[in-house]
Amino acid sequence: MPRKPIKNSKGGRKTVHAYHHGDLRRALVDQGTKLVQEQGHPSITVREVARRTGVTHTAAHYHFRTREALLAAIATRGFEEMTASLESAMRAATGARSRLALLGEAYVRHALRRGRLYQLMFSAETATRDAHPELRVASDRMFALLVDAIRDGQETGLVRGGPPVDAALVAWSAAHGFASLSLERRLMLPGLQGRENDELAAIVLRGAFEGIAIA
Amino acid sequence: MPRKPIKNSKGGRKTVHAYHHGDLRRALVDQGTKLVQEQGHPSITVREVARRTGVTHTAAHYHFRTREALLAAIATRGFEEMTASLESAMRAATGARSRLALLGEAYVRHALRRGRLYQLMFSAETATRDAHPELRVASDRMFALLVDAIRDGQETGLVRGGPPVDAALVAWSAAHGFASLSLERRLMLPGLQGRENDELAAIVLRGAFEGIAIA
DNA sequence: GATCCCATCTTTCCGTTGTAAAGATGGGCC
DNA sequence: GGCCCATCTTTACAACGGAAAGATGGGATC
Repeated sequence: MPRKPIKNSKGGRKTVHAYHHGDLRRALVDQGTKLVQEQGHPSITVREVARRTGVTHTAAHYHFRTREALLAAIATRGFEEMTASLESAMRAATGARSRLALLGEAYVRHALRRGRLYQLMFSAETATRDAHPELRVASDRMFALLVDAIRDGQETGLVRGGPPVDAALVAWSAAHGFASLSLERRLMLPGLQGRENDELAAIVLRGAFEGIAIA
Repeated sequence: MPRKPIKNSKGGRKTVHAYHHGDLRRALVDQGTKLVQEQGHPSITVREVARRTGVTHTAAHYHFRTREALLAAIATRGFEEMTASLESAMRAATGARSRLALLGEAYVRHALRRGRLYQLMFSAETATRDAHPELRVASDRMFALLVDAIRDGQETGLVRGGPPVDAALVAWSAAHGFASLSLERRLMLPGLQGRENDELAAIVLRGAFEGIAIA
């Protein structure tokens, strides 16, 4: 009776019933991601995600024991996609210098484009990610891209010496700080208001680069 | 019957009844601030704040029509206190250079000390602050401190030319980014783990300064 | 000094949420 | 062909944010 036909996105199943369709977990993360991007993670509810997926909310509860676990899964995928996006952007690089520039631009651009998803990825709730190892892995992997690019810059005499993580921390702080401020609508200030995000981002990234570059 | 005696913090009232004690609004913000610092704003509830204040939750609802309005009031006070804290720190300055340094240090130190309150102040929910003018005023006033210090730096030939807001944006992004990353527990990374926050903050602030300083 | 008004607080109520527990279902393995 | 267990549903509960209406009493008015 309850078996509602469901669009069986990824084929491979004979039946088209809601039961055991095997992709519910993925479907929930899909819909959850959409919802986060639409409304922001603080206001999304497990029940609404389940509703849009066409199942009861307790079906979601079966796959994710808590709301936080669902959010963690969404954030994890967000990190994976962002990492892929950054890697893709850097493939156009011709050297260490352009690699750093491309990485910085891509970071901010992706963060702003995925707005609310980026906010979830860096939200404090997700900070309980010690309980979600895969989230930590995905997040660490992204930071590793940064450190690698910095190391490259050091080896070609572009970036100052010292531990690469130190310079990476400076650049990351600036990029993340700018993205956060922009997403939190904190740039509606006299002197900043009305200016293009790209222009402001370029200013911050240039400042960050000169802060870690060889004088 | 219901009139519970209440500790009448700020004197000036004859009666000690819960009714009309005239400080409920302030008391709610007080308790709310405490709660935010203890648990973080995502998990605080209007009802718990009211409970700790010794009134029903609808009494809180009378003073703050929505939960968001209560959070906005808490954030507003947070900005005011932070502004005062920064001003106080800068009073020890001997020149434009030390003023900038003191401001940067004080900013990060205060942000980390007030942790969860700082997160509320910069949360996206609070970004509906167009609906809360006093919050916007308090937040803008704090940013003005930054711009002023930068302008001073420019006039004494310490900071590069151009619009002061541009350099302020670079510094702010770095400081806010570092504080956010630290508070979101994002610095638990190989190469950063175990190092003192003060040390890392100094690295970021130095980088930000050299990114806007005269070459 | 009695009376009335209205800001303030309480009582009651509603729909929604997250989570738990127990029951139904049916695909895949023996 | 029949059983088992992963998967989904039904049912239930306490807590939440918010609305509406009722109670209370301090201060203004006379």
